[in-house]
Amino acid sequence: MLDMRDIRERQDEVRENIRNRGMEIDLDALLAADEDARRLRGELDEIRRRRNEISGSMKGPMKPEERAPLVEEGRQLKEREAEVEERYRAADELRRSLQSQVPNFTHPDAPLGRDDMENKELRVVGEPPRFDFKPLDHVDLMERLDLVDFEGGAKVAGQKFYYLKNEAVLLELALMQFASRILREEGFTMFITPDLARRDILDGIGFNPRGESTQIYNIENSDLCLVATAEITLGGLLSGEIIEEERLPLLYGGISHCFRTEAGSAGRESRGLYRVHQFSKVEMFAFTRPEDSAEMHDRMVSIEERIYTELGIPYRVVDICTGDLGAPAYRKFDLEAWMPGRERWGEITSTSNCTDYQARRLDIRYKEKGAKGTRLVHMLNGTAIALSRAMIALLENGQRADGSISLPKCLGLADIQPR
RNA sequence: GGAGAGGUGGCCGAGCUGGUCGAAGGCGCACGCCUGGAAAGCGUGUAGGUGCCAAAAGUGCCUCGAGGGUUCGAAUCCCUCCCUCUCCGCCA
Repeated sequence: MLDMRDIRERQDEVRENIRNRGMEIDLDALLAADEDARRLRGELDEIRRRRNEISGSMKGPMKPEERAPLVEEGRQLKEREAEVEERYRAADELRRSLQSQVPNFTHPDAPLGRDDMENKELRVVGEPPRFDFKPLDHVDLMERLDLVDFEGGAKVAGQKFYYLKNEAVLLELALMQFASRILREEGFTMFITPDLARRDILDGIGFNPRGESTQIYNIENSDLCLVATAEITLGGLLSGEIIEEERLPLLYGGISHCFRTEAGSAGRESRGLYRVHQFSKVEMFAFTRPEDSAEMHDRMVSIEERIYTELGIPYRVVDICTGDLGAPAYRKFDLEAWMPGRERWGEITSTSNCTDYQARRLDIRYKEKGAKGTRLVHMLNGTAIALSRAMIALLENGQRADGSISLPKCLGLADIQPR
């Protein structure tokens, strides 16, 4: 969420930003609600001030005839307060719901564009392999090698669920282990996080747990949701806290399952593991001082590049354009791996600098040594490894004519042999 | 799941027979004195949010887990919920 004062004072900028992101938000309604809320808040404060004044003046013993009118006035004020407060709350709630729709500001260097077609390729690393045979896609590979059971997944849990089998299980575990080891080397504190989280944490991170286009599974009869990423549980971990400046930056790595309803994306990229309802992921998260977040963002990209370089997967780095940025992201870089089965690049990581957008709602601040007050931290998240997508890239790039699949040495696994 | 105890400022911890409490004391932190320098010691200061004000000063409002209630007045009394701890039960 943006600061309401910024929205008021940088209106033109906010409007332009909303336009650049291809969003439609009724900013005038927000500003009107803000006016109302502020005016009513002033009234409310004045009523309360008088109430406090009255009760303060009645602390000592008093003659009954002096006391009675004060008690009476206090009583009346209480009623007026309740009435004004109700109106204030309504205005405040409206303001808040509109305010939370306003996207973060955007980094000036982020490319202008409507959708993912206009993302900007920054560099390509590694070479897509040349096969002297027709490469298979991961679905054919995995079924041939008995590494996956999509039909079983569909029977038990529905479309877009799957069972990993045999070497794929070891591969998933090895990849998690590998990514975790690298994150430890890079100074991250590692977590295996809850796979569920409270709705208000999801809200704070910027996920919309409700509504028709939600990506989020809700748990009935509770205020819990299945997490869509450990970004939610890692970012939420420090909600409401004030951090000592010298502890920053805080680097957290988290392993979780990720659950996504994928509402509205039926049919698109639907084959195999590319878009599924559940997958495992190792996630990076950072809390930094505002002046350090840009550098941290670059560092997180470089960690991702290290991971995919060591895995020997050809990839490119993409600078996400304004229209393709999520609302909380100030800037976002994706890594896209070469996927021979699709004969194109496919997103395998995504790392966002969300500046103070999430911190404001989650109320995560830090205290500067010797300075008065607190400041909001900057929060960044990035994929270390999303297991389903990484598996696609590994299997498709590693396939050989004899039907075997070569795996990178760093995983410590034997190549997968044909049945 | 059952019984009990508890959730207070950056941290620890008093207050909880309603008003003098945004809150003792300590730690930490900042500044100063002391010192050749440091430690110790001494002194002073130190919660957050938000509004008014150009800003500072000042001042209003809110916040003692969350929400509601009683009252002129609630950290303190009542109710609901959440969380933590101890014991018991159950279980991997």
